[in-house]
Amino acid sequence: MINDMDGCIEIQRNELASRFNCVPSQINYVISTRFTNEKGYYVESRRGGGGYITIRRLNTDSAGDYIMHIITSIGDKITQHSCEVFINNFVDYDVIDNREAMLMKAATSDKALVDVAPDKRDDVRAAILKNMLTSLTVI
Amino acid sequence: MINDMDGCIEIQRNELASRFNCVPSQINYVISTRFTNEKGYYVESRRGGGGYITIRRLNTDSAGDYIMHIITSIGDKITQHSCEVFINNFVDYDVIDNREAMLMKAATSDKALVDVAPDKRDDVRAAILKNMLTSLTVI
DNA sequence: GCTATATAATAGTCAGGGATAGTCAAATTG
DNA sequence: CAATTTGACTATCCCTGACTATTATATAGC
Repeated sequence: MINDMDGCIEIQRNELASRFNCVPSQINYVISTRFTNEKGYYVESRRGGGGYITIRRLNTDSAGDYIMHIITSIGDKITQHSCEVFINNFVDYDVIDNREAMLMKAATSDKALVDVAPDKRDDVRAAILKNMLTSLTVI
Repeated sequence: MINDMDGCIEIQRNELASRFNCVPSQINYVISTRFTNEKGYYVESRRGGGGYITIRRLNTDSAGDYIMHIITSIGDKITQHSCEVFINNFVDYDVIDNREAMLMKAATSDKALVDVAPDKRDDVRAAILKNMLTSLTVI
C-alpha cells in the first residue's frame, strides 16, 4: 500500500483492521513491531472523530543518508536479534545484497562473539555493526 | 529430505519430531550436534504461531572447498594486519568483491573491537573472520 | 452567541492466551 | 563413560478484547 501511495499513506485504524481481517488493536501491535523508526518508518495518528493513522517511509533514494540515519539511531548496545532486523531492512531497502547481509549477520552473531564476555557482547556487536555500516558509506 | 528439497527445507519442529518418532526437544539436540555450521549447515527458526525451522546445506563446490580450506588454516588468533592480508587475498582470488572486503575489514578492525579486552581481541577477530567466511559458503 | 457539558467516534494500552521453539538437567542406553 | 533421549520449564510470537484516552460534534444553559 505504501508503495502504491508514493511512500506515505493515511488511513483509519478500523479500515486497516478490516482490510487485514484482524482486530483494530492488532494494527497497533504490527505498527510497533514492524513500522518502527529503526526500520525507516514514521507513524503519526490522531484519535477522536475523523481519527487516522499515517505511515511514512523514509526516503531511501540516498543510501548514504539512510545509512547515516541508521547509524545514529543505533545505541551503544544491540542484541543479535535486533541487529538481524536492521540487516534485513538494509536488504529490503537495497542498501546491501544478500551476500553482504550474510556477512554482516555472521560478523555480529553471538557465535562470532562467543569469546567476548556476555555482558560486553552487545556493546561489541554495536561497534562492529556501526563500523561495517560506516565502511559502506565510504565507497 | 534436504536432498529432495534442493538443499533447503522449512518445516515445523513438531512435524519433524513426529516424523522421526521423537520428542520435539530432541530435534534441537540433533540440530546442535549434527547440523552445525562446521558440518556445513545453516539453521534458522522462529517461535510462536506458524513457527518453523529452516535447514540449509552449504555449498560444497570448489569455491566452498577453497574457503573451507582457508578457514581450517586460520588459527585461534589473528592480528588485524594478518587478517587484512587474508582478506586482500580473497579479493585477488575473486572469492569476494571490494565491498565485501571493506565489510570484512570493518568487522575485524581494532576499531570495531575496541570494547574487547586487548588480550582477547585476536581470538574474537579470528572467530568473526571464520564465521564470515563460513557464511560465504551458503548457497 | 458563547461556553460548558455530554455523546459519539475514533486510536492506544495492556494483560492474557494459544501456538510454537529453546533450554537444561535427569534418566536411559549402548 | 559418552552419547542420546526425555519432559518440565522457559521464551517468543502473534492475536484478542476489555478498558482507557483523546478528539470532534451536538446539545444545553446562560
